[in-house]
Amino acid sequence: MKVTINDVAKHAGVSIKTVSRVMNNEPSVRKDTFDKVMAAINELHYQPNSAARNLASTRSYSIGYIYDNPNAYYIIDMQKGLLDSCKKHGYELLIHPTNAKSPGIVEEVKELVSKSRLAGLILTPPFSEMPHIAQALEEMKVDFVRIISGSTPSPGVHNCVLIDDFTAAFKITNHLLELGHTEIAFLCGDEEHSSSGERLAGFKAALTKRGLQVNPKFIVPGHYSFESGVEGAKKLMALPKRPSAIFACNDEIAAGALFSARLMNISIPEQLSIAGFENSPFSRQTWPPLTTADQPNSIIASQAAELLFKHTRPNANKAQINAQPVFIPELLVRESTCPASSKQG
Amino acid sequence: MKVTINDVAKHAGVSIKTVSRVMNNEPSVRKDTFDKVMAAINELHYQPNSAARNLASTRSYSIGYIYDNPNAYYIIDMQKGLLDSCKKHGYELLIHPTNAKSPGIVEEVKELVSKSRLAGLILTPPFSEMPHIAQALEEMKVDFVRIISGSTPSPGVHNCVLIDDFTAAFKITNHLLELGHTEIAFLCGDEEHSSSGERLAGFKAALTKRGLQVNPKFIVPGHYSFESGVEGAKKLMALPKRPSAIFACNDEIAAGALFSARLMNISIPEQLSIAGFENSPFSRQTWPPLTTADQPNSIIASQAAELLFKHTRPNANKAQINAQPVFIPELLVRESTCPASSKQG
DNA sequence: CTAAATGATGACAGCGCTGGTCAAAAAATT
DNA sequence: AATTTTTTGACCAGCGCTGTCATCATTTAG
Repeated sequence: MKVTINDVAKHAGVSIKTVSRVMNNEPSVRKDTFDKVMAAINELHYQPNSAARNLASTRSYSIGYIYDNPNAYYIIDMQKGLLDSCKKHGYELLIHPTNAKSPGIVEEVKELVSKSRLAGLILTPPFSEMPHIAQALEEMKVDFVRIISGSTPSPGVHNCVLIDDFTAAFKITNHLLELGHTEIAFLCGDEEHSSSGERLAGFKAALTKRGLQVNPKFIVPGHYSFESGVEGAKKLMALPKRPSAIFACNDEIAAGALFSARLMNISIPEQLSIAGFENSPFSRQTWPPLTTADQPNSIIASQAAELLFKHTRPNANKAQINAQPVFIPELLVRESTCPASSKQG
Repeated sequence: MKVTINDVAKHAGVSIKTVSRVMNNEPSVRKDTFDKVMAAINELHYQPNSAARNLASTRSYSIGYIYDNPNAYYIIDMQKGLLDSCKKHGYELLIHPTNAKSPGIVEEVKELVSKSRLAGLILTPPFSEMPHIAQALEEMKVDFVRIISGSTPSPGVHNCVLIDDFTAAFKITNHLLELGHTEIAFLCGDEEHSSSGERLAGFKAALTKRGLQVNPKFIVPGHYSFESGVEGAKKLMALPKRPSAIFACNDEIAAGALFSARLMNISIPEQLSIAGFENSPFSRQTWPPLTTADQPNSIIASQAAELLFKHTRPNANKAQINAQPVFIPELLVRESTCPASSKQG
């Protein structure tokens, strides 16, 4: 049942130390010794005791995922992707949902890292965008990979996976423009999330490229919440000149806008087109289903973990580490958007 | 930064072993010694090193949560509750999302338990209702707590937390009856989930108690999915005699029914009342918001973990273990249900 | 009021592995 | 063949905690 490193050593006819060297990917192990040990490991189905490793070793074999995101589907997808990579590399995943705005958050993260002796961390917004968190982690010499909004890899920063919200938002806006809409409003997400800024920038860029003015009244600040969408749409529809389309910063806001429109007896999409962002499962389940942008969260997550493991693994090839994968969410056209008509506006 | 058992021992003026005894809830520790140690623990914010515990002890300090549930909000809530209890007791939580219908599922679970040396497992539907899983775990002598649907604690089975779906469904049905509805349909969830059966039974019981007949045509089999709700409502509305209210087995189904009604130009709740179950976040965000039943998943989860720890902990008071907490989801009235009118049906 | 029984506490070894040091053995180089 | 370089092993300490057993304190019985 329980095979120890000792058994493997005997079976392979080498010392415990050599097995340990193999397990830890240390250099200066001859090829045939390596193979011999590997054979013994496989034959005996040896699984290193992670408790012992963690205890004895300075480094650890678990990574943490810290998050504070109201979108459960996003989190579940992320966890899935992270677990896939962890399993592949023999790491453990520790999840740590918490409140990003809590005053002691830096301490909390530090404590998590030191107590659980994490080999590394995965951060998603809002944590990936909190400089004091990154700073604290750097001080602790813990590796971490951030998943952040951005389009161009920056040369200095290497531990990132980028989501190109700008381009995706550009595409969505273009979709609305192609449908003939010219009076398009934008419902912002939380200011402190850079995704909101990126999406807004993409929106503006698309308008500008068509030679259209950006109407400041059509840009409504808000939060990544249903309620914010309700409020935002209400404000927009109270304007003397209404927009014919709304681009909401995410699906929740879009759903809120939809809800709000319903309250005001505005029919969607005939009188008002609404587009969301994120492709949450419920974006298919609103009425009408939302036009949105899809991002493959599981894949993004597992890429982020792979990147992290390249750091944490001893004797890693540091040359590879500077890769900064970029993902561009894809346009997903559903029934909440339709061509602009003269009746609109 | 890292507080060890040694620090606590010194601080409390006792031996390491005594601190260990306190940590492990061992008997034969005098009250005042116990308090002294606890004070030191709290003062120093001591958190036991789980790797060391795992290594030194025959038993382990991590529990697993195996799940396969499409409802991300449910999972997140469960995780939250489990983590709370784990933190409190110094346990680690290993999450393991997987496919319950995979043919090798029993082997997969077994491997997880042995490889990760789990002290115990938490199971939610559908896993909590799979006899071969329970059997395999019993054979492995691993403790586990199941969260299942049921109203009355059964004397033999002790490792359960019960959700009284029957009573909750009874209440919801009563709500509809009190609104004057007599033609009420029921959209079932997956047959293999006992929650569906329990809810149906509660529904029937409420009707029967009012002296009403249960119309078999108004009981539509289905699944816990949006799509199923769409289909179910379509079938019901095609009947020569339509129901005036629908009780859907969960919010997703209810949302599907809502969607379907929208397609058929049936206005909710004026022409048709719809009630859901579960109080998913999106049940507030449909139009109109859904009347539903709320169950405190985080609390349920942490209770389940507490129950598990009572097993896994050495020197547990076996008398307490037979407790089978029962939770009754509460009725939450929103706008998707209204009094029956003569126009309905 | 002392002896025995019971209860509370501590000393110590060791869980399985890693990290370090150093020396011996093997291979590669001159 | 002698030297250098590389690979391997022997050994030890120790990660932070628990299990065992011996010891000390306290209660109960005689």
